Amino acid sequence: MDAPLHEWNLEPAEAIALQKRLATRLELADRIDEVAYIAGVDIGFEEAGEITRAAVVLLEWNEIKAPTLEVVEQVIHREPTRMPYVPGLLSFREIPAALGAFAKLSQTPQLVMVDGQGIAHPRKLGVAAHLGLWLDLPTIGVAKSRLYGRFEPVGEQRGDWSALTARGETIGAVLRSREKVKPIFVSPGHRLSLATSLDWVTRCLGRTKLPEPTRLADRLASRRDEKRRKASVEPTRDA
DNA sequence: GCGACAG
DNA sequence: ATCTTGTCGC
Repeated sequence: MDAPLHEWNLEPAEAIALQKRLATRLELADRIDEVAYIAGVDIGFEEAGEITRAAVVLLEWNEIKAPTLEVVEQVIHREPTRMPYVPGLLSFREIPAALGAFAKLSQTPQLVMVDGQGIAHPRKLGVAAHLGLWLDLPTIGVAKSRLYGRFEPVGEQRGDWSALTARGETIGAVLRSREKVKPIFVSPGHRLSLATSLDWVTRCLGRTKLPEPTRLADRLASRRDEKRRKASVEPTRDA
């Protein structure tokens, strides 16, 4: 599951060339198995950015008796940070750690939701698309802000969305996942169409802005989570 | 040449 | 992303 170093420690120009090559291998038509497990992935940083912390949350999908999502596994993987953040090259900074976390998972999900862009990227290879190719699994990019593409204002109702376009084609959707809250950016990563991607994100939506897989992974990857779990076991003076 | 710019 | 407390609003 480990990736050869030469695949990640690249100079910007080389990374860009690789992205263009990999993008041609993306599948944007649905090729997905029956979904039993959905994974959420996100990356956080510790020690002033010296350590990269990848988090993966595995949820069980239940179509029957009211769509339910239950957390069945959570894994965290830490390793030294290898690249700085460069807009457009995010995957080279985050994927190595994400793969380390996936290696610790005891079950393989049929669908993966990633915090970041899918094909809504200058070279169609956002972190979700890149990870999808590496895992050979269907992936969806769920970003909190825009990286690439143009769009018209989104409706105010939950579920409303507008196309994210670039170079004359639709590369994603700006979705109002919750009323009165800034919309999220959904784009296919690998092995999925935009329609199916939107479908799954919508189905995984709770009462919050982010879909459950990404929301939980986001929480687990953040340092806020340390304080969170610590507070639950630390003695409280008013207890 | 001047901005924009996931996390 | 991360540094950080209280606070305004549904």
